[in-house]
Amino acid sequence: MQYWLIKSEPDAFSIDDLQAANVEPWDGIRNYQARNFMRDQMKVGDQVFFYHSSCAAPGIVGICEVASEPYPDPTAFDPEANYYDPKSDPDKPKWILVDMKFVKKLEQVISLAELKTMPELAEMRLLKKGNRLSIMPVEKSEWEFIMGIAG
DNA sequence: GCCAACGTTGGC
DNA sequence: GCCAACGTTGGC
Repeated sequence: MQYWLIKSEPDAFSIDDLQAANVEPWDGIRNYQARNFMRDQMKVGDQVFFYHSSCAAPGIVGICEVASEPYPDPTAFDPEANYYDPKSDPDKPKWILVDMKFVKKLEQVISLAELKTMPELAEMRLLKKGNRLSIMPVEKSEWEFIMGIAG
C-alpha cells in the first residue's frame, strides 16, 4: 500500500464536500505527472491526505482512500464541462482518474505553517520550494509522523 | 493583489 | 529541438 496527498481548493471542493459525497471521481486533473500517479501507481485502498490549498488556512484536513481502478475522466469529453479537453479522444482518452472515498476528518487541522516547522518533514514533497503538483506521493515515514501529530 | 515557480504552447 | 511567451498554481 502507498500513501498520497491530494490538494483541493475548499471553495471548489472541500473535505466536507467529500464527506457529503462519500465517493467522488477525482476529475479535472490536467497535469501529466498527477495523472500518471493516478493511472500507474494508485491502488484501491491506498491512503490519501486531503489538503486544502489556496485558502486562508492551507493544511491537511482529512483522510480519504483510493476507491476505484483508474478510468477515463468523463469531464474531458464534455464540451459543457469546465475541464473539457477537445484533444482527449474517447477512443484514446488522455485524462485518467480514480475515485476517492471519504475516510475521516482530522480532529485538528495540521496547517502548512505547522508542517514546515517539523524537521522530520524537511524532505516532504509538499514542502519543497515551487511545488505545484496537486497529487503527490507521501513517504510512509512522513505519513506515520503526521498521523502521530494528528493523534 | 503580488509574485515566484513551474508547465505548456507554438513559432522557428 | 529550442526557447520565449503565456497561463496557472498557491502562499503570503
